[in-house]
Amino acid sequence: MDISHTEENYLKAIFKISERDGKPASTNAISTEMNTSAASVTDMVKRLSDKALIHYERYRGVTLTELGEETATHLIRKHRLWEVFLVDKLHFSWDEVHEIAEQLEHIKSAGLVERLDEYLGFPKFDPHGDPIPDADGNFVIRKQVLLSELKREEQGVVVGVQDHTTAFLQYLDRMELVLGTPVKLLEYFDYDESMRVLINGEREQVLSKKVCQNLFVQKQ
Amino acid sequence: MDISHTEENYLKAIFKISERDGKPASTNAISTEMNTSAASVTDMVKRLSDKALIHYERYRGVTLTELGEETATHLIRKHRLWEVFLVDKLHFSWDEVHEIAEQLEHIKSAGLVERLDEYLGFPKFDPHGDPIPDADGNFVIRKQVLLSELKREEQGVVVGVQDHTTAFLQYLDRMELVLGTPVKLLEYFDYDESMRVLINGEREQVLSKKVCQNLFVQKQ
DNA sequence: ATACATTTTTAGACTAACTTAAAAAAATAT
DNA sequence: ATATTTTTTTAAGTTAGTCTAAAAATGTAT
Ligand SMILES: [Mn+2]
Ligand SMILES: [Mn+2]
Ligand SMILES: [Mn+2]
Ligand SMILES: [Mn+2]
Repeated sequence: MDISHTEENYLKAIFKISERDGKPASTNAISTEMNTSAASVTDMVKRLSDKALIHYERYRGVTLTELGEETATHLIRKHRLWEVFLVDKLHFSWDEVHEIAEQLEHIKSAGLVERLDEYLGFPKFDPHGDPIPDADGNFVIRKQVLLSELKREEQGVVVGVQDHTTAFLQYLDRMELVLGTPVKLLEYFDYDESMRVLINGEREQVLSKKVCQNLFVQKQ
Repeated sequence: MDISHTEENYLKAIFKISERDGKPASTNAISTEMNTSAASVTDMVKRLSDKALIHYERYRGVTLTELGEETATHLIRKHRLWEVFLVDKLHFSWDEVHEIAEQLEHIKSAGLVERLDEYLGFPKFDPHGDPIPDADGNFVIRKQVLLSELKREEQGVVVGVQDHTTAFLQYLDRMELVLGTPVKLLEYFDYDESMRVLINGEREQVLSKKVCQNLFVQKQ
């Protein structure tokens, strides 16, 4: 009993939603995430339940079973390792790799992921700063906060993004706010919740509320 | 109008059959190659024809249009480049890569193939000695003959295989008849059409008719 | 407690890709 | 030239995944 491309994408969506919301994934949440109708979700959810990949009770939302969670985690592992490959080896930029990895994550092969992992030097984070689960599905948890949560004069280093859109990633490239860049909060403006920050110890810049709420930093 | 995974595999099959047989691919030939029923082929062939990928006339077999041939060639390019990646970079052996490349060839991305090609150093042949078409679909044609076509005392170097099965590839590994190995025909036995050859200038070995008819060499 | 709004499910229908069985066309043999 | 065999197509049906529209269940507000 193997799992289709489509089923795999649903599992990942359910994993993502449950993690974000801390509760069972609703039909509507899944349909939004997957860009399908609610009716399609109900349909798929029955099939995933038959395959023991999720727990499903009518009108009550769904949660992943252990098998479902393993599958989802393994997919995330593959997705993020392929992203590292595309950026580190093929020199794609971080805003170009998601769509390709979305396809590559579905490649089925016994040894491929492990060999890829070794080839890449067992990276712990992907190009967007997201942790790469190990072969057993364990994530490294990093102590990180949103840039918007920094206090005046606090320092941090950019370690990840919450928003993965091309628009945001390209904006960050433009601002030279790539992963690893040190930032220090100089001033907070109550008016529009924007912040004046010192980037890389050398350049001052005002960043909007939206930007600050989508950038993860590790306090120094 | 984009082409599905399945349609792509049919195009490759049609390309392969036409090349091998030098005539339009019959419904039965395609169904054998694709492991589907003849009825499924008729069905698919209509769709491919609607998409202007093949020329199809009932009961007359099919040939690729220019668009169809371009698509097939591009797929072969991707398949073989991925095989090189798997062997050269991830250290898979040549009998393990076909199935994985069969999936990887369907990844859709604007720049991926070209970057992969560059990353691999623009290889001209895949791990089985098959030529890799360039971005315009042009193959390098190599002057090669079957080992069985060598005359007594003639020398050659192993450059490819006709049979791509795991069984044959592993047999060749066992015999140390990998690509690049020099072979010299010492003796031909009429009785069973087997041959005694000198491998790598140092070891004599009798090879069966079947082996000799599936191994390509370049005369020296 | 009832009415209204929202969410979810069901019903019915579509497409791509597949199947088997029967019919039709083409190829081969007598 | 006719009969037989082989190949191909058509017909009818299945499954995965999708949709819209309607019905049912759940949640919220007065
Ligand atoms: Mn995906
Ligand atoms: Mn990522
Ligand atoms: Mn394929
Ligand atoms: Mn090959």
